Amino acid sequence: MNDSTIKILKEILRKEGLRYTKQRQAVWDEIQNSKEHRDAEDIYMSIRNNGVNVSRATVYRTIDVLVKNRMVRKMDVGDGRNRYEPRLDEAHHDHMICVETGKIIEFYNEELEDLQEKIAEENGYMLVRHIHQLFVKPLKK
Amino acid sequence: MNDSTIKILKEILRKEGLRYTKQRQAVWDEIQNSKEHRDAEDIYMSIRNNGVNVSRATVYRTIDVLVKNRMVRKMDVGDGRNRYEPRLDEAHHDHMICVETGKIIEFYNEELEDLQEKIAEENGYMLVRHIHQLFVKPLKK
DNA sequence: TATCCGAATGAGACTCAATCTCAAAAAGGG
DNA sequence: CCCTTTTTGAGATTGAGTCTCATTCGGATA
Repeated sequence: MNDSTIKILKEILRKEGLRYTKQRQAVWDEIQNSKEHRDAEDIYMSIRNNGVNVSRATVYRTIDVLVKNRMVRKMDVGDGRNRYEPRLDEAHHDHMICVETGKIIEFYNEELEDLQEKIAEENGYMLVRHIHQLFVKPLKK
Repeated sequence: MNDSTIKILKEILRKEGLRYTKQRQAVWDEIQNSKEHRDAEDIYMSIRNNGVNVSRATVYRTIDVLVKNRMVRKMDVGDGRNRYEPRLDEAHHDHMICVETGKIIEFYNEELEDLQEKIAEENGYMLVRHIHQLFVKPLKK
């Protein structure tokens, strides 16, 4: 869709020794064009509805490449289906999930980030990545 | 196994309107007697190896009751199999998972706990529970 | 402690996200 | 355009977890 992100995708595929295909482009476009937290089936169906022929296998395979190269974030919301969101140029954030409405709210807190690194170091480790989800419900007024 | 935990289990079953059975006792014993983070298949096999006849369905059903009543904690380590650990008398803690060895280290940090509640509140929510896992690797010496 | 009825169990069928298979199609360097 | 290698896709497979339902069992009652 957007020239600069096409270049980024091609660059990553080249780095990985993979070929540039319309299916891979379509998967990246689909994830990149919606800022939502979508599951694989949803991404798969949208691509097909846009007239691009693709299989579930290819969607999953491509997502793996994108996740590995930090273009997409994979998140486990605990219902058995992983969700994906684009992370291009995006600052890191964690998620808050409302147990009543299912709404996903993004948040970022510097203090929290620092604290996690500190905790890992205190235990003799280096932080690689983290999963942090807050399950919440609306405050009663 | 241990008289006081048998009483606790009976109490919970009564509260839930459920009957006390040797299978339910066996599942609770199995989880409670090992402080490790085990998956359902592992728990199921151990019970059978101890000579108690039980089905997978019963193991899963019983774990659900125990989780609901906070006797067991269910944790998603991201590999598709949930892990379970006893939480009797135990203070809350989170987990650090070494990406090189797979080792699971427990940690607890008061500041972190407070911060999470604060973040939820700032967004108009109340914290119900959270998932927090740090994926780490050993610090180079 | 024998009876009885609703709850619990177990074997295996089923679900569903995700992965695998492999023949056919496409990429892309020469 | 050719040729080799990679990629794709349709459908089969996997595997954790759930569901079904006939049979068994718990436990309240008398």
